[in-house]
Amino acid sequence: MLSSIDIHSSVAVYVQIENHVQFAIASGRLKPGDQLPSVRELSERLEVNPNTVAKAYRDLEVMGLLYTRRGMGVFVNKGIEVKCREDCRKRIIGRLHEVVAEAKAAGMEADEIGEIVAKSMSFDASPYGATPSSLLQLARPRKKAAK
Amino acid sequence: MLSSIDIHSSVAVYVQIENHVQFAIASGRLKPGDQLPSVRELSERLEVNPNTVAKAYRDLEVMGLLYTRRGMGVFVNKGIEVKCREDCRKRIIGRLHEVVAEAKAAGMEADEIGEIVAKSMSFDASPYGATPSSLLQLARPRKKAAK
Amino acid sequence: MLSSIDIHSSVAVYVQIENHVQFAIASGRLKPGDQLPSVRELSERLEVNPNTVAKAYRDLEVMGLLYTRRGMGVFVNKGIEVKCREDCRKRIIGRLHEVVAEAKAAGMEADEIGEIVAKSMSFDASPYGATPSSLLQLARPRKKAAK
Amino acid sequence: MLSSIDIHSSVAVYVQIENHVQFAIASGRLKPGDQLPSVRELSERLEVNPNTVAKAYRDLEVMGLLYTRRGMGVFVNKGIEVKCREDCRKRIIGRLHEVVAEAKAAGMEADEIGEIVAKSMSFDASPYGATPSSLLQLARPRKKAAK
DNA sequence: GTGGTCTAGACCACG
DNA sequence: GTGGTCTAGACCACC
Repeated sequence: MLSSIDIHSSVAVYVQIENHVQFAIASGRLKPGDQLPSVRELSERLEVNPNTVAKAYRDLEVMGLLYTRRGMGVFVNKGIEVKCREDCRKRIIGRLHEVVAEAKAAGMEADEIGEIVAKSMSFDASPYGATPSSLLQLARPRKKAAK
Repeated sequence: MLSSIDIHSSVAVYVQIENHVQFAIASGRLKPGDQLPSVRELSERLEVNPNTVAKAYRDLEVMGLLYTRRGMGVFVNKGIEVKCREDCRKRIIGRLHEVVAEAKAAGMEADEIGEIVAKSMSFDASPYGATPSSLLQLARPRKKAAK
Repeated sequence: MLSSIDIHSSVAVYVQIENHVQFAIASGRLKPGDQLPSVRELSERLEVNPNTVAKAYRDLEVMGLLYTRRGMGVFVNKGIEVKCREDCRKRIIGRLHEVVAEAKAAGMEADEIGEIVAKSMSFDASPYGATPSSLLQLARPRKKAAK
Repeated sequence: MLSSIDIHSSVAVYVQIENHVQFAIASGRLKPGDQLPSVRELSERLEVNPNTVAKAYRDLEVMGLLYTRRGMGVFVNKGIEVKCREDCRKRIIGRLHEVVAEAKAAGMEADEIGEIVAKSMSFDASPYGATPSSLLQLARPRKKAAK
C-alpha cells in the first residue's frame, strides 16, 4: 500500500488528510512546534492537487490545530494536544453512544454487542495507520518552528 | 421537535428516510401490507422536497422492502421482515466495528470502551424515537393493501 | 459603479463577499431563512469564479451564519442576527480602541481625534454600500427556506 | 512577553518592524544619528528571519528614514522627524476614518463612538509599549554615527 | 437546478 | 522556498 489516502473512498480526500493530522497530533506523532510537510511536498507524496492539501491545512488552522507563517510553512500549535485528544475521544464516545443506542433499539442484546466490540478490539485495523507511519510521515525531520 | 429528519445533518435526507423506514419495518412498527404515506403527504410532513421522498421510496422498492400499486399507493412487502432485521443488524455491526477500531486507534482501552457501551445500554434513548413515533407516523391508519 | 467588489483591493475577494454578507445580516437586509443567491448566480453577477463565492459561503457556514442544503441552496441561519450584530460591534470597538491608543501614543490630543471622528461621521462613505444595495442584492426574491 | 512582534498577526512581520521603527522615530525614542541594531542582532532578538529585518531596513531607507554606512551600520536620518511624525499621523488618521466609517455603516451613533474614543483616551495603553520599550530596544546604546 | 470536491495551472506576497 | 488567492473547468451527489 503506497498511500494511506484512499482516492476512491466516499470521504473527501481533504477530510482524510485532516483526520490523519488530527490523529497524529492526538497520538503524539506530531508535536507542538513541529513543521508539517509543505503543501507542495505533501501533495506530491499523496499524488493529489496542492489545493486539496492547502484546504486541509487551512481547515485545521481554523480549528486551531495548526498555524501558518507566511513563507515559512505550517506548524503545529502549542497547548492543543490535550484538547485535541479530548475532542477525538468525545467524538468517538458520542458516536459509540449513538450506534449502541441504535443497536439496542434494533433489539440487540448487551451480550451480543459486547462480543462484537471484543472481536473488533482484537483486530489491528486502524483507520489512520497507527503504525509508525505508512506514507504520511507527517513531521518534517528538519527543524522546529522559530517561536 | 416536529421532525426527526435533520436537514443540517451531513447524511442525505433521502438516506435518513430510507433508514427510518427500514428500521420501522425491522422493529415491527411497520408491518407487511401496511400502506405508507403518499409521497406528497410525507414530503409535506417532513417539509422536504417530494423528489426526495420519491427517491427514498424508489430505492426501498429496488431493495425489495416496498412495492407500489399504481393509483393505490406504496406498501410494505411481505416476508422481508427477517431480511430487513438482518440488514439493520449488519449495518449497525459494521458501524460498531468502525467506531471501535477508531477508538482503539485513539488509544482507548477495552475496559473503557466496555464501560461506555454498558452505560449506553442502560439509557433508553433510541435514535428514531422508539416512542410511538415523533413525526414519522409511517403507517397510514387507514387501510391495508388489497393486493 | 457596477460592482461593490473591488478586484484590485488588497483584501481578498472572498473576504469582501464574507463582509458583505455578514454586514447584510447584521443590518437586517438579509433575514434568517432567506436564501442567498446561488454560487453560480452570484459569481456571474460579481464576475468572479464560482469557487471564490463558494469559499466565502463555506467560511460563513463555518462561522455559523449560513447553512447549506444540498441541491437546494444556501440560507441564513436563525438566531444569529443578534450575535452577528454584536460581533460586528465588538470588532469595530476593538479596532477603534487600537487606533485611538495608537493616536494617543503618537501624541495626538483628544480634541484633534474628536474632530477627525466628527468629520468622518459626516461623510456617507460606507464600506459595504449601506444604500439599499449596490450590486449585491443579497436576498433572493423567491422563497424562504423550507424549515 | 518577550517580543512585541506578533508572528500570528495577519500583518506581515516586516511591516510590523517598519511601523515600530517609524513610531520610535516619531515619538523621539530614536533620534537622528542613532544607530539601529544590526540586521543579525535584531533578527535574533525578534526570532525572525534576517531577510525580514533586512527588508524592513531597506524599505525604511527607501522611505528616507534610515541610511546605511557600509561596514558601520544603519542610522537614523536627520531632519526627518517632522515628516515621520506627519506620516504616522496620516496613517493613523486614515485608519481612524476607515473604522469610523465602518462603525457608522454598522449603525453606531456619533455619541456612542465619541464615548468609546473618550474611554480609550483615558487608558494609557500604547500599541508599541510606550514604556521604555519591550523588546525593541531600537537604539543601540553604543555610539552615534560618525557621519 | 443546487453545492461539494478536485484538478491544473497561474500570479502574488512573504522570507 | 513557503502559503494565499484566483481562474477555468471537470465530475459528482442531491433535490
